Amino acid sequence: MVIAASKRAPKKRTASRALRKQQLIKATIKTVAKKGFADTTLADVAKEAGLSQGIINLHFQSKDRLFSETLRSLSDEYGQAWERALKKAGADPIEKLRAMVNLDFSAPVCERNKLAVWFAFWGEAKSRPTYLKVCKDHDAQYTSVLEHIAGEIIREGGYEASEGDVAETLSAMTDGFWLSLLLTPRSLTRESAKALCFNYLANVFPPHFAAEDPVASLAE
Amino acid sequence: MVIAASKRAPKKRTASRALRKQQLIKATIKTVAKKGFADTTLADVAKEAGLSQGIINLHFQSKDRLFSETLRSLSDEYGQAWERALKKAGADPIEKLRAMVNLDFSAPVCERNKLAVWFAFWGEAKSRPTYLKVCKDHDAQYTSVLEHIAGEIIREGGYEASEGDVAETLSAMTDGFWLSLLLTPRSLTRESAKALCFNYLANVFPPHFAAEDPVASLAE
Amino acid sequence: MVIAASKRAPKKRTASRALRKQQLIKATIKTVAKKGFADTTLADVAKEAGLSQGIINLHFQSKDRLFSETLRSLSDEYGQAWERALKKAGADPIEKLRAMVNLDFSAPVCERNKLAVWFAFWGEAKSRPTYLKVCKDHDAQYTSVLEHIAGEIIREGGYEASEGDVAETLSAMTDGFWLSLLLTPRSLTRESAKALCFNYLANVFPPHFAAEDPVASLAE
Amino acid sequence: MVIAASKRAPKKRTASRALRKQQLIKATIKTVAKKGFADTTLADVAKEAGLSQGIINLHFQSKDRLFSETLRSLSDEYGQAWERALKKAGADPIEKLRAMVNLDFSAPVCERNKLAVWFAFWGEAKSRPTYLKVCKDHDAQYTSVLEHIAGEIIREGGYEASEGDVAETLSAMTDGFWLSLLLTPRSLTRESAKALCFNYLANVFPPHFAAEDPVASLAE
DNA sequence: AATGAATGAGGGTTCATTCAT
DNA sequence: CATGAATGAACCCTCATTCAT
Repeated sequence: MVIAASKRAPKKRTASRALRKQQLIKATIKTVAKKGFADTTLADVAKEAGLSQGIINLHFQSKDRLFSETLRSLSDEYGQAWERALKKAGADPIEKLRAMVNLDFSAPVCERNKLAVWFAFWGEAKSRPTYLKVCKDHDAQYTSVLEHIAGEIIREGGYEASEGDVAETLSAMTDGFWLSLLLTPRSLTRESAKALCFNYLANVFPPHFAAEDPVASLAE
Repeated sequence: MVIAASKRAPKKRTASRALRKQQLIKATIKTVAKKGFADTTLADVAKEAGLSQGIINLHFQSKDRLFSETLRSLSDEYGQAWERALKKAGADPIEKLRAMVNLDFSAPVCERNKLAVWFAFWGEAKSRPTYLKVCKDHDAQYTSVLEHIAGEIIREGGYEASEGDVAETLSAMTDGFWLSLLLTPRSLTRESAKALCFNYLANVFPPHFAAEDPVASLAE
Repeated sequence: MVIAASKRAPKKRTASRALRKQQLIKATIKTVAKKGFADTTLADVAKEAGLSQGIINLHFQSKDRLFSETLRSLSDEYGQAWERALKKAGADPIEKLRAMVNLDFSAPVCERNKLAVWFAFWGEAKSRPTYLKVCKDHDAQYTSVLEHIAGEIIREGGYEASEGDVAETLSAMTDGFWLSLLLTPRSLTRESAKALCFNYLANVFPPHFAAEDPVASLAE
Repeated sequence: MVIAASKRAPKKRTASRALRKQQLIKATIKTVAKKGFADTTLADVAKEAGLSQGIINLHFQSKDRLFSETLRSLSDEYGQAWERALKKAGADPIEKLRAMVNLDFSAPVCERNKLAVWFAFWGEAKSRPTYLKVCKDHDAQYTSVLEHIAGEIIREGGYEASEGDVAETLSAMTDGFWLSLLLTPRSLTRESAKALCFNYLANVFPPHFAAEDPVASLAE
């Protein structure tokens, strides 16, 4: 019994640096979503993480660095998600495109907290070169993947559309729907946003996307 | 006499008050665009306006009020612009829709400073009910106008599309292109964004929007 | 009566900038003397001055600047004092030298608070180029004045001593006595320190300084 | 047996403790000389010593204690040096005085780092009783030694000077020259400072110190 | 109406100290 | 004995807000 008492709460003071950072980034996302970018203090984040005041400067040196790394983490996470999705989709470009849209309106990606943070960063990007660069890089990569897939479909299907146009348009629609999901989540669901994307694609690539495969949709 | 004297020119006073506020709102937009939402101080704004420290609290009582009124001013200005555009477009719904798209990618609306401020507000909206309300109202009004016009086209042309879907989709595309214009202004021009919108509309309402009327484009 | 009440404490919120700065520098000297360099906080200084926290950054931008300007003020004040003393002493180099020594051990110069601050700055000078420069400049000026006077005496009296040596030695003695006055004020008085300086000078310039003129001493 | 094992080599442990402390004191001197008193952090010192963060509190309990022991170490080291010097000088008081001056301007004593630390402590002494005590004790001991030697010379040579005055004056000169060596090392060398001290002594004790013995100077 | 000096609460950051390992 | 992650108090500094002028 006494021994048991001495075993209480080891309170792991040592967590691998990477783990701590991840924990803090998660707390940052939650806090920024809740209080907004401008009103997020380091104390808020630390509290959210259940850790002490000084912890953030210990691991990130500065608030700005915490935010930068949070943005990059968000970008990385998303990039990895689409790589996984594409791998799973196989070789068929139609399936790949479908997978991308499905991913973009899947629950983890459309989580309102994350959308809020994306928009928070976009709102600050113009005046913060560091954020801007990450956003640009992320966007460029995303659009180029989309363009590549669209190109395959166009060549295989003998379409006349421009692959760049399709990628650009679909990408814009996605961002725009995200804004709606953020601001007026009640007037638009992930499912209907997704359906509107497929509608667009059905117009561009007529025989395909005519109707979303309900099975794929459920499997997301 | 004395009373009369003290009553003299109250209108002028009021008018000058309104002008001062407008001047400060303009300075706010410029400053937020330059420094971002989180880094904008009242001192920055006052300096940008060439006025003194305390001026903003004198006219707006608080920083929050300044921002709220700035957002509303942005929203009003845009609302008035589309009313003017619609009036000019006449009764033809096709022309009205064209006018809306033209407006959305006209130079004054796409001014990068203004886009930056819109996104700054969107980024903060989730956590600030005041901003959220204005954004929602604005969006609802915009979408309803679009929906109304789309409805007219659908009924007149006997299309099968849903007016709500068209409005929602076009609105999302516009917001998405604005994001591109903000973040990567070099990879997308207002003109090409507009063309992609018309492409979309040409697909939805086949005989129309096939090619943008270059004259209208120049007249913007 | 009521009127009188309304007249209470005008609490001059506006003091000329220069005056405020001087007031804060005075408070800095007092605080550094009391708490030491390392333990002096801006809050301490502001409190000592009876003003608010932010006042120092308002007038000096940073703590470092406050300290730099305090040092320079100390140096300037001393420089002006010796100019006054020299003017008063007239043309006779003997009288001038006597005046310098008298000044160096006069009450205002030897005020223990000021000595403490001088040594505080000297203690930090090696690692702070800004302080070092001021200290060096001050010292160079002082020594050059001393050297000039010694030169006059030597030439007029046909002495063999080197004017540089005398200046250097007297200057060192002064600094050394100041240290004693700071650390062990009970074991050495200003008067005895002064007497030892005159003893030294009496040895170097035999007929003069044999005995300090008590009148001059009292007149300080 | 078990007890014996736990008792093994207690001396070695103690010795290593003392060595660690010495190592840390050395690092403290170096760091204070480089960064100044106010800007020296325990992390700096630990880093300079090539050891870990917590090491100092382990050995010195607190920062203040580290500094106190550093000061005392400095004082002790110097005290031992002059005892060695006096022993070497033999019985002749002239030689002893010469040895003291030689020591005071010898390379190890005038090492600029050490001077910086002395002045750093003097700068803080007024507001830190602990430091003040050490400084006072040190000074009292030094002056009393000097006084004793001066007394011997005076009695043996039949001089009229006061032994206290000589000790006080020489001591002040030394401190003053140290300040010059610290602040303007280029305008004064150890050698010339020493020469000026001997000049002073030559005036006070005429037949002696007339010219510094170049051999003694080289032998320092 | 306008100014700008002054306030003081609150934020980011530092750092002496603790403690599990 | 030694490490270094973690703590949390305290600091410098910023800035929205007030107010005498």
